[in-house]
Amino acid sequence: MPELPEVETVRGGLAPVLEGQRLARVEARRPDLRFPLPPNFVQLLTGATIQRLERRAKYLMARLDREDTLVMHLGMSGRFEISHPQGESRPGNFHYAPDPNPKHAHIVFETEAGVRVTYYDPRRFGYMALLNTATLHLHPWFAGLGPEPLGEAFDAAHLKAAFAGRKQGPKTLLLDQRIVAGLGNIYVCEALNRARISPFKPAGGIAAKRLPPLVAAIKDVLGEAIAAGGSTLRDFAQADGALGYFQHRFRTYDREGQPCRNAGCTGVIDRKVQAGRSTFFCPVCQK
DNA sequence: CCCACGACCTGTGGGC
DNA sequence: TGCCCACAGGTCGTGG
Repeated sequence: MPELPEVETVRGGLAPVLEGQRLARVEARRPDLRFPLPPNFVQLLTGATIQRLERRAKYLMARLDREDTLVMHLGMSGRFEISHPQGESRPGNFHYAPDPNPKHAHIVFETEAGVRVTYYDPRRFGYMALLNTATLHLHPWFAGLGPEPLGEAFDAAHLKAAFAGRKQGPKTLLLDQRIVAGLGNIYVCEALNRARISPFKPAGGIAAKRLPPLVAAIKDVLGEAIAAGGSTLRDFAQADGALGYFQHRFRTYDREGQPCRNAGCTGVIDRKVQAGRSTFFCPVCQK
């Protein structure tokens, strides 16, 4: 999925065509994604105006001019495509995502301005719900979330407390959305490599002085990825269809057998399965 | 709390 | 060319 930078890129791509717009037509082409869609999903959304599009962790949230908020999670393979009434108008000047398979076009939103936003999700790990805005923060999806990694609340002191006494590696803990909300497999690997910290070292044993650089590495890599427009792999594209470029700057992810890109390091990127996920790391400089 | 594993679902890429 | 297997950005649950 889309990790935080990709979701943020999608938010930025959809906001101009959805914010302040009234939904003239909504279509659910199947009754469920990962979970069943709420009953009356289509009826409740039709005629609603999206006031603002926001992001929390990896969730996209469309605040409506009514009591509910449309909450969307893109799972592993969720993707939006915007089609403009005037025909082709994808901005950008480089590559485009391949045409999505219409078989996986599950949800269609059409604004009164005639812009169509289609949600595609081949694997259907994504989900949507309508949740009461006033109590959104109490919902299980949100109540336990840790701080935003780009926010001020995410700092070395927070990590120190979260890591204290833990034997799991920082890789596993940084993927835990209760500790910090929005990181995924790619950016955790990237941040640990930048900070030259082993993914496997028991987190409780990481020296306190190494935490500020780790926090900085996380913020840096996320910031750079957002600036580059995300890191499209095979299923993700910016909301307008243009591909993100950050993938070209990966230092570890999917680079097994290739040289470590850290300054002065002659190591070779290795891959190990950790907690069921691939961890890419440099065994030489990450200690 | 930790870990290992499987589940959800479909597609893709590599090896043979 | 085709077949089979491993693996994919995320969560969620179980059992030891």
